[in-house]
Amino acid sequence: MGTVSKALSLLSFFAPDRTEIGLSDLTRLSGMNKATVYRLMAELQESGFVEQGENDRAYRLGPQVLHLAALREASTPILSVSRRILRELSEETGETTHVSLGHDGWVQTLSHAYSPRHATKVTMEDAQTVTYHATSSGLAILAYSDPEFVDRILSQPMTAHTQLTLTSQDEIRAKLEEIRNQGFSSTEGSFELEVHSHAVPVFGADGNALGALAVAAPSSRMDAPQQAKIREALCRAGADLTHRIGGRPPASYTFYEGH
Amino acid sequence: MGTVSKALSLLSFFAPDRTEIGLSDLTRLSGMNKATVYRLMAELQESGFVEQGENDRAYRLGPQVLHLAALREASTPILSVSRRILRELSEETGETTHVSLGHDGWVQTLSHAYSPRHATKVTMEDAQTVTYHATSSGLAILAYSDPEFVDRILSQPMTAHTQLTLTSQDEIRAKLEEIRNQGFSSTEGSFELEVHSHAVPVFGADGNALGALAVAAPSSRMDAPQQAKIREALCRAGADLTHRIGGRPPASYTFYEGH
DNA sequence: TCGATTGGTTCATTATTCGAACCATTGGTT
DNA sequence: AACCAATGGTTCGAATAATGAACCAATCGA
Repeated sequence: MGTVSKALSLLSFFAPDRTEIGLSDLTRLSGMNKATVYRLMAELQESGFVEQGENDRAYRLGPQVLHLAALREASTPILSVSRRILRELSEETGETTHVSLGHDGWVQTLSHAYSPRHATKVTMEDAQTVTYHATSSGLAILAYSDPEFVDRILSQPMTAHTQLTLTSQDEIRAKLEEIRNQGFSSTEGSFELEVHSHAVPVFGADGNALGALAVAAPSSRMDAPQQAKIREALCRAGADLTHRIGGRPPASYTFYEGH
Repeated sequence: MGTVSKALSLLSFFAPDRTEIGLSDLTRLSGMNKATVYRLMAELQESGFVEQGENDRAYRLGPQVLHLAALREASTPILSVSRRILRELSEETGETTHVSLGHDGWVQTLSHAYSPRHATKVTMEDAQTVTYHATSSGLAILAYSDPEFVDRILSQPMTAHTQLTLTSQDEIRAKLEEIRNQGFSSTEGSFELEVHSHAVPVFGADGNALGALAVAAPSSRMDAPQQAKIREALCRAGADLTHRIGGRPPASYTFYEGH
């Protein structure tokens, strides 16, 4: 494994519930020698990717990650554009809405909005990482990704989050075909029991899905009229989001409305 | 120079007006051998920091930078918290407001808000990089930073952006002392002629300034009552922002109001 | 058709990284 | 107060990874 990859892999140990990590903890988590970890972190620190407190010498993510994120937003402003779209979609449907980003091997919840309409709602946190196969968003992304990428994702072991999670390749591929036919994904109890989610892909400039826009609700509220409403609202919002971040759907995707 | 630092330095060539860079351009910009650039970018790509289009093989920043930024926000939510504070401060003062982040060697405009009150306004873009010595925000950060950090910043060559830019160490150190005495910085025409800016530091958990909150306006509108209003509003907003991102000012900083 | 430029590749040589062993400090326990 | 475990940090001979000159195929403009 290259030196750069080793260094960057150290950054992947940071998590929403682990925003500070000491040298010895990183050594344990990574399995690398402590001197190696120290040197790699020193270079990351010099480059602004991590920083240390003065007294508490634990490592934290540094300002450079915000700078690069802002630069990424300059070209694909998914974070800033999705904020309002999530809020409006949440108000319109009365449910939790969120935008996810596809990574190599996992899906990231990027941003979300809650509706105050119901006290019971699906909650989530940004920067959370979830699997492709078990989530509505992940499946929506896969359905409109490169076949090689899909192969790579589906060749990894697929864990069952609930007893309703699809884990066999055949089942998942059939599900992807269903999504391609109807333009959105719908899962119930796949990632979490009693939660019904719908998602549509969000496309980049190259016509591949780079993320997904989703509505998640307790299954008990999801009657047929409400589902139809969510699907229609999602297709409109997905078109809007893709369009405004400078993306465009592939010719085969004809489900967006209003664009 | 370590291999990790070399790889990460390639990322610093991305800019708001250069969100895509080809292999040969990166080779020219960096001065490294093309094979080296290729391999380093391949590792950055494997780690999700950059990606390439399918047809257009130019490199762009990848999804991992958004993920890390979201993780950084989990511990120091300066981006999300500042959004509303910027908007309210902008409405209250009628001028452009912005939050900046201090990096090693430069200052980044992180987020901004415009007021619709006047047609003539100071404009800016996120992810823009500016200097410490020539900006109100930069000077506000320096005034509340480690002496060693200040020494390092002031030992670099200091360019004059306008004929009003302070460039001598003595002048700048005197300015920093003035800021420490009054709790905010005020510059006129230093970075751009006809622009008057005020800024207060934003502190991290360790009592050092990690950023600044600023109001920028055309000098022609800055009469004494308006300046007093801006200063008072900035101190209040700066206290609010520092407090809500989990920071705390050093004992010597007594200018925040409301906290 | 040709030349310039692009993105990408190879392998002998060179430079960097590695990690076992070590150190100083800190904090908890007895 | 003494001891031990754990922390962050350091060293240098050995091992490994990175380097870059030279090359290739494709593309595009003249």
